[in-house]
Order: sequence, then C-alpha cells, then structure tokens
Amino acid sequence: MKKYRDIGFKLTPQRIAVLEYLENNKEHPSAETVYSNVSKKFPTMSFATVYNTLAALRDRGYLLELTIDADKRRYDPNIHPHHHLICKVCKKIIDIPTEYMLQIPEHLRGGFEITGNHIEFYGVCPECKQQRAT
Amino acid sequence: MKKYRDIGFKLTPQRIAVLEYLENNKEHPSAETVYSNVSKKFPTMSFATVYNTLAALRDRGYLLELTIDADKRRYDPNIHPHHHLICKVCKKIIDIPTEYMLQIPEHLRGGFEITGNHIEFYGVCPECKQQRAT
DNA sequence: GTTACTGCAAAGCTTTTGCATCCCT
DNA sequence: AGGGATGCAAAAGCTTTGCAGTAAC
Repeated sequence: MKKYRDIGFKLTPQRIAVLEYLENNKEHPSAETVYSNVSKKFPTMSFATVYNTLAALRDRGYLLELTIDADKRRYDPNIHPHHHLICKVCKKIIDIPTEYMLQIPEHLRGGFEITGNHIEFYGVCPECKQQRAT
Repeated sequence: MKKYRDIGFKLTPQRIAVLEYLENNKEHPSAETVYSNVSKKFPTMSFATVYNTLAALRDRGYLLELTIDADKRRYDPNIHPHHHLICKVCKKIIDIPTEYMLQIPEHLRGGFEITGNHIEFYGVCPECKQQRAT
C-alpha cells in the first residue's frame, strides 16, 4: 500500500477498502459491483467515491478500464499485458496471459505509431454451454 | 437491397437512408453520427428509428456493434472478419483486414468453446502525432 | 388487412459534477 | 494547516421503451 502514498495518492479508509477488494480480483468487476461489495463493510460509501477512486487508480496506471462490455465499464487490477476470453452469453471474462507477436502489414498501418494491442477472444463458457443444451 | 426484404426486413424510406449512409462507410460511426447525417436529408427522422434500425441490422448480422469506445457504441457495416487500429487521441478507427492465427493454450481455455476473436491495435495517428509535437 | 415501423416524449442506466464538510498527510 | 477526498443529490450522456398513428407487405 505504501507505493500509493509515495506517489501522493491519499489513502483513506474508503480507498483502502476498494484497493483490498480489487487485490487479486479476477472478476473484472464493474463500478456497480465494486460499490455493492465494498459498501457491505462500509455502509456510508458513496457511488461518487467509487467512481473517483477507480478513475484515480486508472489515471495513475494501477487499473485497466476495459471497454469489452457495451453496457458498462469493467475494471481489471491486472496491469501486466494480457488478453481476454469472453463468454458471449454471461459476459464472464477470463485472463489469457499469453503473448502474441502481432505485426500490422506496412501498407495498412496508415502512418500510425503502434503502442499496444489487446485481443478479445469470444466464446461460450462451459456453464452456459450446458444450459443451452437443456 | 432485395436481400433485406427477402428475410422479412421491411424497407421503409428511413431504413433505406440509413442503409445508404452505411454502405461502404469506413468511419465506424456512432448512432448519433448516423442520426445527424441521415437527418440532413430526412428532417423528420427520429433517434428511436435510428436506434431501432441499427439494432435490427445488428440482430440480423448485417452490422457489427463495436465496443471499442467506452463513451458510445460504434457501428461497422463491414461484416467480414477483420481487426481495428484505434488512435488513442482522436479515437479514429481504421480497418485491418489481416487474418491472424491465434491459438489459446489448452490449459488457459477453461473449457470454453471459442467462436472468434477481435484484435484492437492501439496507437497514435499521424495527424494527432503532429499536433502533439507542436 | 396485418404486421411492423415511425416519431415523440418520457424513462432508465451508467457516469459525472457541484459543493459543503471532513480528514489524511 | 492545507490540499485533497467524501458524500449527497442533481445533472448529463447514451440508449431504451410505450404508445398512438402510419406505412410496407
């Protein structure tokens, strides 16, 4: 936690609760999900504080904001380069920590300076596949 | 246009205007952009009709709904498999029609049935790169 | 004639903002 | 003490919906 304070990130009890909830979290939660979980232990917590905290962490590079879900933004505390596998039915997201070497053919690059990439794999998870078969 | 009618898609003047606007459109427009362009020639056009039409085309597989932009959904009439290169500054999106062979290691697949993938390449376009230098 | 689309306005969600108060450093 | 965070409520965007009227098939 010290690293946050060191860069001038003020550690309030609310922020610590959010940080603890996110730590090692693999669910790629939405702000709403973060709010409802954190406010269990912290009833006075407000939505605005969750949004502010998530935005502050994102701006400082401690949190990725995923635009995978059209309905809401989801957050990923894993900031190491990785990709995602998404269930089209239940929107579950799992991490794919594989590195792929992807080159864009020169004639398609359009003079862009490439800084990164992100692969979304789509599919149906075992649980949803079984429910469909029913 | 006949193909739409053949599957029970009712062709109204408003829908034809939307279809004509989208045809060969490479700008990946948002619903707002579609609306403002189509309503130039069709002043009585309503937002709801644009949304309904886009959703109907999407549901029938004639239009891709992109979740690349966190702020709004964008639409892509190019339904052939392809990827995207996105300018992080101005959010311009250009098509990358290259095919990449991407395999997910078995132990990471989690029993998913994989149905497809989509790569987002990130970068800065020449125009934005120049403005930054200034 | 049916069925389904249009247009308008209102409502629904997610996310952002203003502002007074409070508290971490 | 000072700067920044909190909490509340209101507002702002984007998208969806209900419903009466209308047009495509």
